[in-house]
Amino acid sequence: MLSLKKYLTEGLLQFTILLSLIGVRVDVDTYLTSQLPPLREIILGPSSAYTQTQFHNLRNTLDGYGIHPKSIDLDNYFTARRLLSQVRALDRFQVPTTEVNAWLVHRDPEGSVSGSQPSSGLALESSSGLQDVTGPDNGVRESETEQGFSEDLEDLGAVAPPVSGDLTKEDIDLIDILWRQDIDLGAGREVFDYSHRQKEQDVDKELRDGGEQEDTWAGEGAEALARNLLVDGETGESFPAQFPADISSITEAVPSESEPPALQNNLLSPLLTGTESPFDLEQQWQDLMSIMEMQAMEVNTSASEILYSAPPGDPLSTNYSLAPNTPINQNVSLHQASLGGCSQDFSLFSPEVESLPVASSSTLLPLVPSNSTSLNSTFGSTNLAGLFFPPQLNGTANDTAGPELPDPLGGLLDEAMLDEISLMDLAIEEGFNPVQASQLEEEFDSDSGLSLDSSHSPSSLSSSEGSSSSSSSSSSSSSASSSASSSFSEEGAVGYSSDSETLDLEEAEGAVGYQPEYSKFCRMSYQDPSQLSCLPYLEHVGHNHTYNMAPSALDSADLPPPSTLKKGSKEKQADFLDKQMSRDEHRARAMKIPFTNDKIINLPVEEFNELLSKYQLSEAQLSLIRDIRRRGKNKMAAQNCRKRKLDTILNLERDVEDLQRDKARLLREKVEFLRSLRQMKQKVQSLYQEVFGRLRDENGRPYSPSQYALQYAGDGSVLLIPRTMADQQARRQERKPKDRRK
DNA sequence: TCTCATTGTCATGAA
DNA sequence: CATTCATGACAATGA
Repeated sequence: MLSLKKYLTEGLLQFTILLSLIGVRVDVDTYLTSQLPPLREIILGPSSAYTQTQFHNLRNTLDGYGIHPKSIDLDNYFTARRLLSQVRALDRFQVPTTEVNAWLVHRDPEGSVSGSQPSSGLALESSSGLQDVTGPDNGVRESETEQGFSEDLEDLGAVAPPVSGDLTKEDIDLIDILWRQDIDLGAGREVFDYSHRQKEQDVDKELRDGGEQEDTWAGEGAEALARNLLVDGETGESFPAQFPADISSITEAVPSESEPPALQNNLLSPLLTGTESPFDLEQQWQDLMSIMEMQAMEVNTSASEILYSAPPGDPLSTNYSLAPNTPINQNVSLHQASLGGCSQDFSLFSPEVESLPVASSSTLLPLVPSNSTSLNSTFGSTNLAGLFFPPQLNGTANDTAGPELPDPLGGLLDEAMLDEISLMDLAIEEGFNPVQASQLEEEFDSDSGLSLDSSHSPSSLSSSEGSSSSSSSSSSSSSASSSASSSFSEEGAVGYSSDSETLDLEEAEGAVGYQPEYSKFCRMSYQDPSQLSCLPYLEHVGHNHTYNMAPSALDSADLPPPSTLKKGSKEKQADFLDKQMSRDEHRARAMKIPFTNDKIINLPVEEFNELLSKYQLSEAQLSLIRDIRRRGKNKMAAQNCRKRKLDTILNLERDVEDLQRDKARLLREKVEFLRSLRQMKQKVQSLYQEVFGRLRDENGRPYSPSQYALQYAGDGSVLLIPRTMADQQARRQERKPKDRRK
């Protein structure tokens, strides 16, 4: 019983998950079907964009839960926006997830609550306010990232926001993770934030609609503290650190404002040539480059000045640790950049939000110092920097790349990505644990868990039973079940094979129909003890179903034959049988029906009519017989129906598990691709640097990376061109793909 | 006594 | 049209 119950609930939950996963499944298929595509996605991001879109859609629906009629329009609106942004950001590299998350959180309050109330923005200006805002965000994000990662990975990537705590949300979070990865590969921070914001906005709206918003908002302030705590050790640090580093590197590379994009382009182009050629990803790379450019541009617009002032490639540790000493600008750079991006994103989102950016932007500067402090206090800046930025990497980024060769890819992706990826891996591996057992068992058990065929279930059951029996030593039950299953597979006559002459037979038959299910439960539950428990229960069940059996018990005198003989005629048995007799049997006996209910029910129509013709039966008797037949058939039908239902649920559960497995596997593969991609990027960058560094002008002087860049031409040649030109070209290229996609 | 799960039964629609 | 089956809904029963 308990096992059953548990199983059902479990199954339902997973079923829910499955539903949520349905959207994902498509992605999985794409992944599975096309081998190259994944990599392509990674680099290009177009497919990832699709997935993202789907994810978003899914998320929308999911977030919507019971979508409010009110939110529908907004949803569509946001979806459109989102799609646009996604298209834009197809190939951008991921922004530090932490940052993004923080923004998301931050955004919500602004968009929803403060959106109408600029005052909140003012509050942010105060140091405390800033902590509340950013701190909570970071905290949430970090908590999500860490816990979320671990959990996600455990659950196959669910980074469920604690707020709702729904399975669907977890799923969504998983999707987010995937998405993030996509973003890492090709999507820009903006996109990421944007999407998250949208999500959050949606969620927030829902919450608001539900009336929870107040709680959440109010709670956020309180939660912020807790979140801050979480933030300290969090990986979140790394992300912000990376971002500033990246920016700084860009600034170094490009003293002039417009430079950074050009550099990126240049960098990317070589990448394309070197790495892409094998994959024919040149176009993709260009897209990515263009996106990068866009990103850089945006950053520049928001906080370009500050960024430039910032020291090149400073890890967060330096920035934040030095924050008090160093000019605010440096500290600010990160936050401002992020904030700027947020503001922009907001503008994209909705008119309501658009008003916010202004306030936020104004508030941003004041916030910065507070942020730095908060960050310092909250984060072990140095530690984080060390963790996330291996000294070697830092050195390379700063020294080799220096100002000239900011490696957008390497900078953002490599470090943060690696860390994140490693986390992902760990999480994934750990994530398997919960499902692992079941999955493994399933893998051994049956490869084709996806088939919904009901007929399949009996066989699988029998097999499963066999396995279970071995473990639980329920040989008798297993044997009975196997026989039962075989008969059951034949459907119609499952429990009522023939005339039902003996109790034993009856019991066996009774068990037949049900045992499979229970055995299945046992198997599904993956608990050996449950299997043991199953046996007694099965027996019980079997007894219940004996109603079909014809004669017995008290009235056995009337219908004596087999039952009495077999039983040995004991009072107990009589009582027992009497109890076992179904109402129809009692009625039949009362009406002196000359044949067994089994026959009445199971005989083919022809034989049944024949049988009726043999006896002179009254109208009442005939009516009763017909009722008995009808009820009996309906009873079996009901049993079959329920069994089918159960099988469906079980199969769905299996499907969910399979999908989860696939998902986890795909995540791992993705991580692998990311790793390889990162390595390729590094190689390309190093090559680029080497080549560029060896170039000399007519005077024998090296070219300034800020003024010149290597451009990869379509014909495979590499050109040294002024940055301005490179920048323009990059923009052009960037637009093309966008237009195309649009 | 109440709740829950299981099972049987009925009504209904489809084949 | 009769029969059978499937299934949702309800009732009866037992734990």
